[in-house]
Amino acid sequence: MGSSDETRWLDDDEQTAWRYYLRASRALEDVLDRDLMNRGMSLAEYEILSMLSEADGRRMRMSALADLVVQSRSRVTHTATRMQRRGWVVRERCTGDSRGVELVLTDAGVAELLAVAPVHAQGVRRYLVDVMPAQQFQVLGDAMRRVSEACEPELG
Amino acid sequence: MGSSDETRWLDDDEQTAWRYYLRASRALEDVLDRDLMNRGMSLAEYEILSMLSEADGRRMRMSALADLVVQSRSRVTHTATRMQRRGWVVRERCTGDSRGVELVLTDAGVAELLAVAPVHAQGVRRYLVDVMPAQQFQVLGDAMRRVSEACEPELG
DNA sequence: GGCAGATAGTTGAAAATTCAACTATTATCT
DNA sequence: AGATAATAGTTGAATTTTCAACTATCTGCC
Repeated sequence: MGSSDETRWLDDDEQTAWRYYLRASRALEDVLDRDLMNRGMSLAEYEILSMLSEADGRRMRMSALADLVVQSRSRVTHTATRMQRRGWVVRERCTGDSRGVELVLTDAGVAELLAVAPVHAQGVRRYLVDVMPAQQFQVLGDAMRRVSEACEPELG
Repeated sequence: MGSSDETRWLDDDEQTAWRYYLRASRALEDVLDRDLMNRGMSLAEYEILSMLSEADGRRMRMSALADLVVQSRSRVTHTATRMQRRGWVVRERCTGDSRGVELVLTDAGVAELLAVAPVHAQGVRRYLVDVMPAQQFQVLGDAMRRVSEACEPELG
């Protein structure tokens, strides 16, 4: 029987694919962030505003938001404070659970989001979607769904 | 002719896949980093040590290293300083080009890398490689190669 | 040779992120 | 009801990352 501390290493093909993944994911985040930063918004901020804009009443609880964008509570708190200073969001105490806080997207926040959205969409196309056949991108999406599901239990 | 400022938005399938990608890439980095952090090393540090360990003479120029791991020069400088304090690497002036600095992996650095490598390999398997059919992972690798190539020119 | 511009890397301050400790509120259990 | 534990969010300090400015060396050109 195999010893329990035996490590299953990656074979050459796997290693190559993994290296490409690591390199590309870093590079992609870099360029998307850079493009947004040129317009005065970070990718992390964009994601938060984007989620808020699609939520009911343009509002979401801090913790739900944190889970959705896979950021720590603390990080969302700090980022929200910065965005609030810029007038993109406001905080409101939750009705019903007064421990909670809802982050609400303001009209100014919507305007800001709309202003930078085309830049972002173009970047996602240019560096990701359009560099491969549509069908391959769907496979990638499916693969990443599996990954996020595998990671999920570890994050709670 | 179409107006030049017309944005090509993502369709629903593309949007879904993109959201999965974003979510999974964040989650994956989080769990891999967390697993390594439990052993006293960050993922960024691991990558640098790992690249050094495969390089000729276990040494590499700062800038080559920065390009390889897709991190800013400044970031690599700071990280290298921290790792040097821990005795994992040392700096040596380049022979031939005395502007340059080579980062050299020490024996202690190798030992540290070997100590955490199994944890890392297992994580990569558990959260990425083994959650999908081998063939799908190869497609993902190929897709990411395209992405990194698309981003490359933007990074220089 | 010597000057202009590019390249390599560092530095320290500013900004962002993490971490542990903290307050406040709600849920659970008896 | 009252005690205890769990959840939500914030806070400020420590750590990490970014950013702009800086030194030093090399390259190309006259």
